[in-house]
Amino acid sequence: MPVSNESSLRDAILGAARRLIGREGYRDVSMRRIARAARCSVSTIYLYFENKDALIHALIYEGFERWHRETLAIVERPAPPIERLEALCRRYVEFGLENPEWYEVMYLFRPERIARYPKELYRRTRRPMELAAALVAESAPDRYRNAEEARVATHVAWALLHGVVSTILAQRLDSRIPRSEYVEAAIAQAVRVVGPER
Amino acid sequence: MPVSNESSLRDAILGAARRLIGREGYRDVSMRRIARAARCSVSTIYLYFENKDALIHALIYEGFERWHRETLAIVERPAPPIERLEALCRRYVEFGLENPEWYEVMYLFRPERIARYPKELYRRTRRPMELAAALVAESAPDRYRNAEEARVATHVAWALLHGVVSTILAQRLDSRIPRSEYVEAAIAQAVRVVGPER
Amino acid sequence: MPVSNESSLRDAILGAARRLIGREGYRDVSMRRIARAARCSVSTIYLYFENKDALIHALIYEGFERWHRETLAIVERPAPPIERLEALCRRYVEFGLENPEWYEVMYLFRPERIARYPKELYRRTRRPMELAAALVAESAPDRYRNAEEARVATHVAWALLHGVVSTILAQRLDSRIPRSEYVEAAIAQAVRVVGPER
Amino acid sequence: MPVSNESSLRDAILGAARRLIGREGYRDVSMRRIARAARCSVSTIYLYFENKDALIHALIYEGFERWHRETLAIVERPAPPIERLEALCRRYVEFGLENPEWYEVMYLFRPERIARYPKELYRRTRRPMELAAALVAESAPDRYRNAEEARVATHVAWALLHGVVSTILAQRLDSRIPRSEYVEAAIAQAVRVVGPER
DNA sequence: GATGAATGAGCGTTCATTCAT
DNA sequence: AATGAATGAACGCTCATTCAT
Repeated sequence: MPVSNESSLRDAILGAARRLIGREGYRDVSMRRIARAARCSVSTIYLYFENKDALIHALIYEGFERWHRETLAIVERPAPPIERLEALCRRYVEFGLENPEWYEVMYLFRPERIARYPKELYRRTRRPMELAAALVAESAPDRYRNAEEARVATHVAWALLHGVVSTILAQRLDSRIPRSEYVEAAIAQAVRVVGPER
Repeated sequence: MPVSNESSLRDAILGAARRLIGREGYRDVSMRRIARAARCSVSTIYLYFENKDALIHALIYEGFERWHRETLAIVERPAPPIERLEALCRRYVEFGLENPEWYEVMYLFRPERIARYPKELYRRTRRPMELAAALVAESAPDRYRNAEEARVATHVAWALLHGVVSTILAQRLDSRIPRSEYVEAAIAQAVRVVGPER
Repeated sequence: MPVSNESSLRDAILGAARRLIGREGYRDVSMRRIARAARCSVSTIYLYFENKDALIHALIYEGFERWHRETLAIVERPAPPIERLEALCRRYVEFGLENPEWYEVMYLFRPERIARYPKELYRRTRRPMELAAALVAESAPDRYRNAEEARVATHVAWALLHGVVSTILAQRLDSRIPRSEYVEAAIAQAVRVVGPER
Repeated sequence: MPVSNESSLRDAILGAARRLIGREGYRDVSMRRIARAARCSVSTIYLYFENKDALIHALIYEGFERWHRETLAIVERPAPPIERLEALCRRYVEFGLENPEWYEVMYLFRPERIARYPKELYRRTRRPMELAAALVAESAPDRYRNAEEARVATHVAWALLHGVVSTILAQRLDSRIPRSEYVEAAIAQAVRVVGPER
């Protein structure tokens, strides 16, 4: 038996859940529909996940693992901080637009409406932002007196990018605005928000 | 029967629905619970609204009417454009944080997931943004060569404010960041995004 | 509309539940089967009973109401206590054998295995025994020094009759023993257990 | 592999099943839980028992074997019949109260509700009662003209003891009655029911 | 001898909606 | 204008059982 297939069904379930939930949201996707999409029976899902909450927790976990790796790859690049900053912003938007399903489970649905996050998972969701804040502090050493200030600025810039991604994903962007123009303008502004004083 | 009461029940239903849905989301609120909160029977709701979708459409409609009126009041103030711009940004965040229920139905839940927006409703949701874009164009006449450019900038600034409001409402703001500091920084940056070049 | 039909569906549900549960036990009877037997939909049952537990509580309540009335009728007869005592014993066995479904829900299934009895219901289940104990005390005034002694004797006699009824209902009576002979012997002994010293 | 271990797993399963079923009833105990308690996999149970019914049949079989041995030990004691009679009654109640799990599967749950008893099993369940009836006949030779009469009396006495044990196990004994007083009174009466005329 | 993976059937319950009154 | 009664469909979840290994 090939090693790569050892948990293929688990992966199929996760994939089906991610696609469906990403497309239609947590509450509108039932275990039955996930099972149908994953081509297994409902009860089989329960072999791999304790319940529906555990399934979505696994999805969130996976999503943040992925984004964490991408963040790390950019932050550790041998390049000037300001360049890495812009690359991170651009990659964030790309990541969201390329993986709407991940983005949905990671950032768009309301965590307090399903069972409380396990603590460890909660910690994981914070890591990419910590990396970003550190990069911000590094890229504009004269601007921030301490970590707190850099953190606030980072979160404001993130709000901008998050607003952009969620607007596009929700198909709420004014149809007269070219998406790429919108995105590029947003990235430029995000960098300006956190970058060194001009 | 007094005229003033003619649609009181309709209003009670709308109010109950807004409060419940704003608090717990569309799918977690049942017609039963809305009826109980509005102190009427479930079937009575169907006298006023064709179905659950029509009910939420009415809520969205109302929300945008309200926000449109607020926008208008600020835009038409006798004050320098740049001041009105900042006031509008600040009011937007306030509106969202003070009326999480409206904000939820207006901007946070995914319209494509319930029955298609009626066209007329769709138009209404666009009006406040048009007013804002006009104000932006007015406040920085040298910066934008045409309406399109102003519109893009306006939408980027709006993305920032929307990102801030939705992050706070979803209780995702890093607990180490003081909310007011975050909000003020965001407003300042939003103004910077659209305002005249410094 | 006839008054007698006002809650006909509720009665049909109770009847179906009693018949099925009496025959097959609480856990083996599902809401679906009750609905099918009552010729209504599953959700209709929930219009009349909050949940499955509430349904069985209603059954138990009804059963004890019935038996209470029968007990009262015998206890209040104008006849010597000893005669009423024997009549009560005989009627108890008859009641159990004629109404196996009532008997099952009243005495045979394990209350601690479903949701806790409501207090008021619990009280009701005790009333017939109290009447019996009073009759015992009256029928053998010389034998019992106080209510406690009469109560113990009453419960022992009741254990005998209950053992007889439950043995027959469970179809565990040795097939070589004629049922009537067994029942009559049991009644005679039950009276002896509580009656005046011979 | 050591002989003594050959069926240790089978025994572990039986033991787990007895404990769980005795405590919570047949329908509330799943194969999963039995397997977990027996520290084996669910499918392993099916190596030793054809299905859940066969498992409970084995339990019943074991229970009656045990009780049969206890009965035999008392019946064969070198003592006057009347003493052995009382000892048997007392031991019956003790056995039930000390082994509620055995008692549950042996006498309290309804055999007709699961697959039909295998004939051989059915025969086994009758043996202890035959021994008791013989002892009754021996202890009161003047009272019974034939085996039939002794059998009826024995069954009536057994009904009393069974009523007592099942009442206590079902936690239905009136809380104002001291258990030991109740039990002793019941034993005395049971002996009186079958014993020699005084 | 022992198990992990898988499943169809069924559970108690809630839902949005309809309709006669 | 308002409602109570009713329902089919779906929900998340557990069950006893099978089977390839």
